[in-house]
Amino acid sequence: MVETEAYRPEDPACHAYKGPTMRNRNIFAGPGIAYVYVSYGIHRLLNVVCEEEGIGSAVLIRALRPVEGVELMQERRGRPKDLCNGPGRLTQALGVDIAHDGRDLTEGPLTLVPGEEPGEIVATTRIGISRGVDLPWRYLAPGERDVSVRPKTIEGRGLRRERSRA
DNA sequence: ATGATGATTAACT
DNA sequence: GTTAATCATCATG
Repeated sequence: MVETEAYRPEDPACHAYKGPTMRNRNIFAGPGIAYVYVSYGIHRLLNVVCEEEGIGSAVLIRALRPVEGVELMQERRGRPKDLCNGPGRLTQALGVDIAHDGRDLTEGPLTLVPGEEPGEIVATTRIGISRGVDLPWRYLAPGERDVSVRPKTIEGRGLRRERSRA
């Protein structure tokens, strides 16, 4: 997992901000539960609920580094690259859809497990929202290739650009 | 490389 | 009727 965003109850960009509705009910469902919703009519976005039941707060999974099952991801995505570098892309690659909304992510076919020890993590403002724009609640691993949108500059050093072609 | 455009669902006003 | 936690595609420099 190389990029996430946090959404908190008092945060105007959070779907839970105005209280529970039919669409967002599972963001209140308690820690470890998935909140999945349709964005722009096309994409499904996967969140992990973090606070206790009744509190609407979650982490949006924005990008992953594919480790296993790359062939299947390519098949689902219909292209060889850009498999998990974006919140809509990764759900397509993983086969996540609305049926996963409200599911328990601590067990079953879609389970969160500990991965590598995290390296450097950088916080920036969040992407694609119109409110709560200044909150620095997007977290990414700046060295990772599979991040969706790379910040122009990184704290303390200039942009380090990786060569893409041979 | 960057910028514009439109797709398409569901919930909300 | 409007909006939306996005992305693929097409245009242009």
